[in-house]
Amino acid sequence: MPLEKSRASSSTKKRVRDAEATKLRILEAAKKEFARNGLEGARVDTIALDAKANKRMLYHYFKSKDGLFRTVLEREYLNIREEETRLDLENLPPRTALETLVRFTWEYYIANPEFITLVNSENLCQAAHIRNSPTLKTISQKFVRRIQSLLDRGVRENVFRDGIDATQLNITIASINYYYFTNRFTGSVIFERNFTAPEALEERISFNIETICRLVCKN
Amino acid sequence: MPLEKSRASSSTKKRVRDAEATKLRILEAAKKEFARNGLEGARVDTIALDAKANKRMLYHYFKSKDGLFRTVLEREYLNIREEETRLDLENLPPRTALETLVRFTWEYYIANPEFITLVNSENLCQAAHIRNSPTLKTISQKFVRRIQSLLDRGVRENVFRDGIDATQLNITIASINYYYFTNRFTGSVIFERNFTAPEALEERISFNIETICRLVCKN
DNA sequence: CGCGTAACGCACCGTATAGTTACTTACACA
DNA sequence: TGTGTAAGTAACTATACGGTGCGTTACGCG
Repeated sequence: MPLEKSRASSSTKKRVRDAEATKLRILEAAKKEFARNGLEGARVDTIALDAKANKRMLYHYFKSKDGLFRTVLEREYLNIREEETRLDLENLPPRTALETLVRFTWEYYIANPEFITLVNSENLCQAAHIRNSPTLKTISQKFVRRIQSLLDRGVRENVFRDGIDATQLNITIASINYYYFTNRFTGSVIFERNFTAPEALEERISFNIETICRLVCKN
Repeated sequence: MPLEKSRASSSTKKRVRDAEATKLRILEAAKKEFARNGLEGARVDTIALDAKANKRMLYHYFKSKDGLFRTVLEREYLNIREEETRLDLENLPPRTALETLVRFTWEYYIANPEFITLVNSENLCQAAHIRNSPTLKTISQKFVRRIQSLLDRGVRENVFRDGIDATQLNITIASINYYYFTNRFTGSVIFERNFTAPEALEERISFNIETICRLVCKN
């Protein structure tokens, strides 16, 4: 694993062999393919081709199609939580912090459309891949506690209503943002509007922020 | 199509041939299989077997796997809208009507878990099956107008805030209910609670009703 | 410099899958 | 009661799929 670190980024001569880079190319290609076609719809041949890797390598590094999916999904969860962690919620006024959180979630889904589809696939198979991932549980706990302390601070400062459950709030914030994107295709047909038009996006994020503020804030 | 109406339900002698009944068995089996495994994951052989029909019949009636999926999905959309129509929103006080609507959506998803998964599949393929279904557009328009007039009435009676968009409200109501169910598996892992336990369900529907009332109602 | 190991590639396998061909059988209507 | 037509069946096909056996090549280390 720690091999060839020295040449990896310093040499000008093109690397013919680079395990780490190959793994990453496979993971990126897999993310795209799984997100586009779902777990069952994704084709390992397509992933290998798109990654400019051999299918044999895919099985060498990730054991199976499901192993590959698990790795992709775990990385995506780690990524969103990591970016969330970087939000400076603690040093903002409670209401601003809340709005920041809602807007972050929204913008994350826009910037990472694959995330939603991957999570949908995982739920279709009843979370079989992440069920036993203690890592995920740990980082999620941390996140809920963080929101709880934001809620507490807001109550102390007399701007938030008392008694709001942090988990329920988290779920609600995710809901109103996630649903809009995951169902944008049927939504566009049913409501006869382009869900991804800039004005539509603007209108929706405003509505979502209002929904959450009215739920949490006093008056 | 109108053949054998007379014998279909009156004769005591068991029917060996019954096109309508076979179609229905296929549709029911398909709903189950598509909901459980997604569009790509579903197997036509499994559907035929479960429907106690021959695979050839499936292709005879529905042309293709996609044709079958389209039919299943359209029926599901018609069904939820039809049940919604039966809600007596017009004769209830605005706030009660709103709560009734939220609770209906929630309970519909509980009673019809397939609906959510089917819609997810349709969005994975970018609404390819329903894109050109005028029927769906028509019934959805009708529904939005109904909610708009509920909002208008609430404003007139001075219990609802002014200026709320009926479509945004519809999306939000669907969101907070839909998301909870579609992501119940990853949710149960991440938040370490059983999303489908009776107490959890009770807590969530209360929270959802509060979310919507705070969004729409004055004070 | 040579050698062992890890990266990589080709060609293949068994199976499962959507869809079809060619046929038989029940029954509504004349 | 005879018959045309639609309901129903079984066996089949071509292919695409996830996965593997086995050989080759690069390269870090001693």
